[in-house]
Amino acid sequence: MTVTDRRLRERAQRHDLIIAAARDLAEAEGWEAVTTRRLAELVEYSQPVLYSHFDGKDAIVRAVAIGGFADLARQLRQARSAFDEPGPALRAVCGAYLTFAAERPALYQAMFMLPTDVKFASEDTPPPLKAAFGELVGALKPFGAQPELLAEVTWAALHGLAVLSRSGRIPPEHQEARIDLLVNQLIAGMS
Amino acid sequence: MTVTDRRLRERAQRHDLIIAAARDLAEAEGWEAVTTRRLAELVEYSQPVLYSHFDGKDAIVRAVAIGGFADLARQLRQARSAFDEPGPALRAVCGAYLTFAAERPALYQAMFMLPTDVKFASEDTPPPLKAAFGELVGALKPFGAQPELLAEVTWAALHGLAVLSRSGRIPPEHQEARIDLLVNQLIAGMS
DNA sequence: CTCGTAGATCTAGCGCCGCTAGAATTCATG
DNA sequence: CATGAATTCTAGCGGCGCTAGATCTACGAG
Repeated sequence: MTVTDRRLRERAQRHDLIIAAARDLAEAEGWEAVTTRRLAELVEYSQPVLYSHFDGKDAIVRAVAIGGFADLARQLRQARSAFDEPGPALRAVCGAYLTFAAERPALYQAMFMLPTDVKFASEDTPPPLKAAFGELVGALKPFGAQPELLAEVTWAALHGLAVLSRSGRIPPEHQEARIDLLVNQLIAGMS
Repeated sequence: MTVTDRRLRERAQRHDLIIAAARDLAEAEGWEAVTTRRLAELVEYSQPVLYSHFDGKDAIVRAVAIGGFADLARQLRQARSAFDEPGPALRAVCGAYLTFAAERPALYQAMFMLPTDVKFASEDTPPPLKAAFGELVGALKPFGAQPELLAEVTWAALHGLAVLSRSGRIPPEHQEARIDLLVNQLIAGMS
């Protein structure tokens, strides 16, 4: 069945091609420019082909988001492992999170801002998402008895800094100072 | 010119009626249900009338948002003034912020999540917005030398908690514990 | 009081959206 | 080579934000 195999392989490639096209188009022109018509044109197929791969536009965005979690987890792990002491490691993880959000805003938006039905804290949470959150929990473990709760608050603060500065609601300057302040206060008086 | 006066008055009433209809419909069915056609039906005029009051749908959302800032500022002021000591006052302001976000999610979304060109930290920032942010700065003033920077970080954390719990990305439980943790850490080691 | 006109309002429609039914085409298999 | 299934396309539905031009209303001049 090598013929059928080839077909399946080509189909999988096209699946990934659609996701990549959606991600790149969103990053270039924003999610409002990502329409099924433009996507179909980019992958050089007609619109209905998209629906043989995904249940609809939302499912495409969801697939982009899940790919992003793997990237984010990798970046956070790399930042954390570059430091031995827990303080600098935490600072590096927070910095890496905000760098990711700033450098790939559309991807970040798909992951954390657009409506989603991806489960976050449940047993069927996608593994890449668990890994990303796990990095943050790990970086906070040395600083408190409830690292999960602390991680949720830290994540919330980082997310807030990311989206409020991105949308112009807080000025773009002093972002590094905000990270320093946040990290210092989070670990103040802890272990 | 009492006749013209009456016309102007009726026109202003209709202006407010459109804003209220948009806010209520968004709160009832979400912003994706707020279309110019449904809005026109609700105010019992045809679609083009909306465009004699606002430049477009975005301008209607913006008007809803600005109304929300006045409400939020009022709630925060009330929470802060109920306590004399700065610690409990800050805790109350943070709690009031998250209560506002939880009870009026669509309004909150218009204010802080939808794309906007409202200026936040500039000279032509709408006064209600300045007032809301000023309440947070005021509550934090006793705790640091840079209350603005601290207020930005605090606001970011509150915003993160509001939207991540709203979208199901952090579990709805323990929200009070998160606020306590946040407030305690924010003022840890400060004056 | 009549009537022309200016302003307010509506009808109808444009180009776009997400999505899908059914036709046309392709291609592995009997 | 013929056939039936799988694949892909053409064409179109209803709804979106928005607008041009027709229609209606009502005020002020004669």
